[in-house]
Amino acid sequence: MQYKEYKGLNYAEVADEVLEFWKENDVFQKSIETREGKPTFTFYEGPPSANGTPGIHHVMARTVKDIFCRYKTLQGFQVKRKGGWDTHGLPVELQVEKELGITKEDIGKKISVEEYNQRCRETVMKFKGEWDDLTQKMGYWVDLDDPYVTFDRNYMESLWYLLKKFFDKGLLYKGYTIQPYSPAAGTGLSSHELNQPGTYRDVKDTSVTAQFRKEGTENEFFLAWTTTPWTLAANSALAIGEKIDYVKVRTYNQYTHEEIFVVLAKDRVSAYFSKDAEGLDFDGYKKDGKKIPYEILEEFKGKDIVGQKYEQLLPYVKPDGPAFEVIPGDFVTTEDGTGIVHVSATFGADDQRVCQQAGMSPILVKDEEGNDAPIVDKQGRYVKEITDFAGMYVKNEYYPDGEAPDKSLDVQIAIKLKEENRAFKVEKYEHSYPHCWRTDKPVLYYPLDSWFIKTTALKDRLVKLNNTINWKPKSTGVGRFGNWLENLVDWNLSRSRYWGTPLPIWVTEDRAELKCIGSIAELKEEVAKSVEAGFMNEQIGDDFDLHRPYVDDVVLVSENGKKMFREPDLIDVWFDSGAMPYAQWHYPFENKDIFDANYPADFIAEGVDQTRGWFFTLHAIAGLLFDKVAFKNVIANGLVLDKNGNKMSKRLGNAINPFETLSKYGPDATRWYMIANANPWDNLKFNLDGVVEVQRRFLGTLQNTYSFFALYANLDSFNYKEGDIPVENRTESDRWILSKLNSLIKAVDAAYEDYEPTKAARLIQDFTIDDLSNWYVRLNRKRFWRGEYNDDKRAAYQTLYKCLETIAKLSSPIAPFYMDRLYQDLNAVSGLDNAISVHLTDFPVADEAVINVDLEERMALAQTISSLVHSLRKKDTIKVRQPLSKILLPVLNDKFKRQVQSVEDLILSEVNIKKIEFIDDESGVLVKNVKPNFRKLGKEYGPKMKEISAKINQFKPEEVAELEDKNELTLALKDGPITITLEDVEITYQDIPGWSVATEGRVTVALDITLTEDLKKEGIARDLVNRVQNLRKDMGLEVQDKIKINIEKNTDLVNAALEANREYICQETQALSLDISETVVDGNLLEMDEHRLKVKIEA
RNA sequence: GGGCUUAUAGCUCAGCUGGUUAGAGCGCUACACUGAUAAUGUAGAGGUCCGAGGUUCGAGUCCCCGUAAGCCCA
Repeated sequence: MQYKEYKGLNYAEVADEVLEFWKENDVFQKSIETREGKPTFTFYEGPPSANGTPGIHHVMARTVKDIFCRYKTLQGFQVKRKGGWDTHGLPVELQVEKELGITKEDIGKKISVEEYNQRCRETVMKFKGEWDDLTQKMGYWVDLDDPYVTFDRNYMESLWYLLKKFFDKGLLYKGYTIQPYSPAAGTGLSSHELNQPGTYRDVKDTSVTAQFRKEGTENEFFLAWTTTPWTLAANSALAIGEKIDYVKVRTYNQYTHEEIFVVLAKDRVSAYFSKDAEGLDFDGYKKDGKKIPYEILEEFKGKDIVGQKYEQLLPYVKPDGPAFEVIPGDFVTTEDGTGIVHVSATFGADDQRVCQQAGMSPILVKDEEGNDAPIVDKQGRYVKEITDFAGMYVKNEYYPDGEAPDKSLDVQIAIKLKEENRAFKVEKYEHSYPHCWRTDKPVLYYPLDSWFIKTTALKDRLVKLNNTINWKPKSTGVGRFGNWLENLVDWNLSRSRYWGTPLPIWVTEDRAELKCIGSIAELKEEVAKSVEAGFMNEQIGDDFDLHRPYVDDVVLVSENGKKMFREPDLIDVWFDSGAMPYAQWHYPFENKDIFDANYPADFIAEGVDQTRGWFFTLHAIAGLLFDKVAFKNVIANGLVLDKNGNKMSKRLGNAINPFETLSKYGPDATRWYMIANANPWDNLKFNLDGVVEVQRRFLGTLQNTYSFFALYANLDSFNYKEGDIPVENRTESDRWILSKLNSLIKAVDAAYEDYEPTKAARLIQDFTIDDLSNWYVRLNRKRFWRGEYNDDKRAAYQTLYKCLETIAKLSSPIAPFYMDRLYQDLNAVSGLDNAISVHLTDFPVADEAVINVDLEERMALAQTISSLVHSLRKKDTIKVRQPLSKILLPVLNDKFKRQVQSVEDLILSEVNIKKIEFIDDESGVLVKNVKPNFRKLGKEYGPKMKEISAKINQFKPEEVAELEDKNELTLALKDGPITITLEDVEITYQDIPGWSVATEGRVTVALDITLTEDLKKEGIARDLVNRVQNLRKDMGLEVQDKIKINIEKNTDLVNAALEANREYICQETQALSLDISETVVDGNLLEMDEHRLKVKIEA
């Protein structure tokens, strides 16, 4: 049997063929089945949404996922990968609305909820085919036959189970969140609606800079500015920026002319006070509001005043808890206002958040049902508790036509504050403000009911659990995610939509009784009771759909016999995906054993944009309900940008089509490029040139090396059936490359283990290109094609085979198709492994006994020395084919000499030199260079380094000699003498006078360029061999074909050269004879430097 | 506005705990090699290590403040 030989390999075709092979032989399934009973490695697939087409960034994300699943499989773990689809949510709804040409308004009117949801169900899998296609073509192994689907009834039942668990733990509650709200339309607005063009308009509002009196002072105030004075009655706190500088200013109120002390940001002083008035005589102030004197008394940071208390500005409604403190707010700026922000927990989203974090209470009243309510009702009017202004609309626009008062509420409040010495400044202010697209009237930020998961209750636990997760990169875990947890707010689950998982909570009309349903069985039980109570006509069916509108029709009966209706909300789709560890197995209703064995995940990977999405919801549900992490290792990968670093977008036309890329360059080069080029967590500037380079440089070199191996191994029928030649019996270079190979195995294994795929890929390609191809193969070429099939040849084949096979195995997680082909091509002949695919083998284990650091060191020396000689030859323009007699090598120490000697032959043949002459001190010709060892001396002498370094650099040869002799030398420094030893300096040989030398690091080489007659002759012989080889090739001869050479008589030198090297020439060119004739007819004229030879070759 | 990331040769990236000539590949230029040959080798040119401060005997590396780009959040 022969190794397969290729003429030009098309990597994309290889991938297609290998894919076919995988399918025919169920390789993926086998990779899981053959690990039955082995320890499991659990991977969770973050579900993509199939209502859009996949992009090149999905290839990136999925390559990362695939690599570690394959790697762990090779390591012997059983790695199940259940695929999944994210199917609910707004994007699906919007797409359907676009297709149907309707808006949310039309649902329930032009189209029933039932029909609408049916359309969503159909649309959501629209591009499933393309996704499946991509999955296969890129070689992403994931179980597509039995994926989890978030709209599936079983999946949703598990969600209900989890929600009920939250409910039972008291972690699911109804609260409010601040959302854009249109009182005129009586409805909340989505951010989508707010982003409509024309929504934001410039309006002039009455703005007030109010004075909040510091507790315990007579006339010291915090200044805070607002464009919505009506919210001042709901003030809960004042927010400052902790890093912002603030000042305390003495001045007068411009309306009451009373002396006051005010606090505001330093940067805002100039906006409130005119520079001319600074330092004016206070006593001379005329109380006319003009030229009000002021002086800055104190300056401090925002964080210094956090926690200070002040008096309520408009004390109509008392808070039910702590309030009226200075708190930190991350949104505070000094762009406008005073740098102190009035915060109302009921009328601002930021406000609510910082109040919650700082424990400040909202200003609330009780509505008719006794529930908490804000001080503005749903129509936009002040409630009766605001006695002075009860019933007034907070915006004049809300009044019916012609009924609006002259003085708006904002103005009236401003007047009141002025009178009470609480207004520092009142003015009209023009700014951009959102308006309702339906009513054209201003939007309010208003608290609306929502259901929450009380994530804050277990914040500390979530933080602790997070610290046990291995994040790649670490900064995303401690920074982006860690900070997010530190500033956690409760998770708002409510969505007012149609296509999603309904909240399984039923409530009586007086809201006195609540029921949370945790399973379909439970729902049936409750429905049975309801049927009995006469609220429902019949039991729900066995195939009851948990979606709207069906669940909305279910009316339950409370303990007290009252009707219960479902809360109309759907839950956040992020809950869907965060619940996948449980719901994908329909836990706890089925598959408890599978769930237990696969929880938590060992590994997940997704884009860094999922940090607060999927990563968080997984973590929150696991932490809150199960007190566990949901995943132990996580890679948060970056974005895929275009080659200029811009975001890819279909609109700009710079998006890369993944299918085109895969079919043109093949998945292996694409995947390898993505992984090798940048760490997954850095953004990738995707450049197709880079893919081409990978193809050529890495895959090409590897394939070349294989072809080289296959060519000769086939000629010698090498099939690795003869048993390994012991490593110690192999040549120095064999043992070297094997040592490197085993070091590589260790390093690559460690890189994968540490979730560093980029490191692994770079290690492999460096080894392949530099060590294996450019050094080992190049130096050992002749061993493969010259002479008979003996032990030395066999050793060479075995060595190269092992290298290729190991590269295939190590690389297979990253480049699964090509590496499988390479592996199969090798293994098909040798049968060393009992496996049909590389993905069914075991990950290589390094043989420590073969790793030889000293050997690796000395080969590095050989490479350095060869490189130096090459550069010298180049300098003197002496080509490598011309042999030279010797090089001189100054000996640094015994170890150096020993190491060079053991690789002497390699160097000599590589650079075509006859011998190496070692020279040492004794010769007296060497010029030494002394350099201080900064690292060592610096640790000891620190500040004296400059002086020491100067002294050492000025050493005379006698001083160096003394140091080398006695191993110590005293330096006289300003502060007294110090003693240094040989270890404190680095001595190198810099020059050999009279020779052409080259130096790299500590190695110096001199080249003897004298050409003797014998050397010249040998050079001619080598040139001839070279030309003859070319002729052979031109004639189309095979490597093993024999020839006869006939050369026309030439100059004495050439003739002598041929005679002297006859044997060598014949051996190299596979010539049976070499004749020198008086004349040669039909010969080729060969030009070799100044020589011209007429040569005829016959097969 | 906040958090996080990135910034080193024309391009893509290395540069470990600070140690004195800042590296590699691609590209470019020149030369060499020629039974791996649509390969390969050697050399050269090419760097205010984003900017400004600071710590230190010594900073690409540590600290602070900025700038630019990206992401998430507001």
